[in-house]
Amino acid sequence: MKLRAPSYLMLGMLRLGATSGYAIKKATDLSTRFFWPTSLAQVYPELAALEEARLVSRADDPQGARARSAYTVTATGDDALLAWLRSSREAPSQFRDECVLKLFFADALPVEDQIALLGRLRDRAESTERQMREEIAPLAEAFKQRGIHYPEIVARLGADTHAFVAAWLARLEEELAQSEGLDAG
Amino acid sequence: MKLRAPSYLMLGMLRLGATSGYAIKKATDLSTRFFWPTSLAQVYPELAALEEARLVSRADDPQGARARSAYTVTATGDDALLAWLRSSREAPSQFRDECVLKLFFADALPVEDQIALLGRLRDRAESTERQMREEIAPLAEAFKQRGIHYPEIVARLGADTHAFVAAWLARLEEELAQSEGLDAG
DNA sequence: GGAAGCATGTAAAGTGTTACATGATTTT
DNA sequence: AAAATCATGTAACACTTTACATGCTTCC
Repeated sequence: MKLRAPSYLMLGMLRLGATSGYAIKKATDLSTRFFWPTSLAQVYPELAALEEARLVSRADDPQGARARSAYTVTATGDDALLAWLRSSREAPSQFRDECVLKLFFADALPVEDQIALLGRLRDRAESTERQMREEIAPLAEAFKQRGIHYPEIVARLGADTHAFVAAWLARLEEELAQSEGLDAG
Repeated sequence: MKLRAPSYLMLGMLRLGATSGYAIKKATDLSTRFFWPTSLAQVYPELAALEEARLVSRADDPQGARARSAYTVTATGDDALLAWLRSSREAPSQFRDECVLKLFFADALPVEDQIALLGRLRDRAESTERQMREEIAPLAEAFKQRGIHYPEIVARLGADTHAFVAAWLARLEEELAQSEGLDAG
């Protein structure tokens, strides 16, 4: 079995305490979704493959009449996760943002529309910042007790970065508004 | 024809002066690749579709015995581009970074490996910053003459943001190194 | 009793990249 | 003369998401 980043996402989430596929998906939606989203259609087949490769083991864990599978990371799985964390070969980081693409071509717009576009970009940055701060707060508290610090650190890095971007855009908006004011006056 | 972001990338690049599919690809590699990369296998079919939809028109533009197609944006195409730039419906921004995912799970590593990982992340941020500043410099000069400012603005936003991230990570590295020093001493 | 959430999975569709294929021209 | 670049396109592959399908449980 060829392990890729999504495989390690499963292993890592199991290690942090999620036990079922459903729980892993919920956990990623609250934490990694900003830099590594996933879907249930990925989680279940991935867990099945990891089980066949003996990197995780599955146990029945029914909740009343509702079936549930509880997965745990095997010693082999743990080694694989650690080796991945230490290795320096990563898939190239990828970023795609339609809003930024619009900004790239924004010279085609009149200044008022340029300002509106910048405002949308800033709103989005601010909203992402808020989400990152809000969503991590309850998690961070629970993790701290167990000596887990990095989810909170990553969330803070993301939030601080988006705050920086929002401020940068706000400065540019002001400059534009001023130059427009000069044109009008 | 259903227009998506890659369609507007073609229209926008044609508008900025690229005429052939090959030239569009080269232009994106120098500018939009950080927030909207593309490949020749996308460019050529997209241009063909845009031509069939009459948003661009094609003309033979041979270079000696080497065939070349020169595309120009039609009035309809220009309207479509402007409408897209003004509209506020964007595909959700997506970001995927294996390095950040590792950082999220970094509690599983000993402190020295945590520091190494942070160092790799910072190196990458610094290198991206450098690339953005270097690659935009010659473009910005040429664009400025024609009243085109946003490619340079977007590049500066990207470079400044990566510089911010690098500094953030450097601070964290220092803190970690200090706390490790205390443990040892 | 209905909506939302828990829980698992598959199939189809969408989106993108790499590799393949070809050939002219320019640079070293 | 070989390598790099210009130029166009297709086919195969990889990866991911959305939609479909099913059924239990809890909350309102």
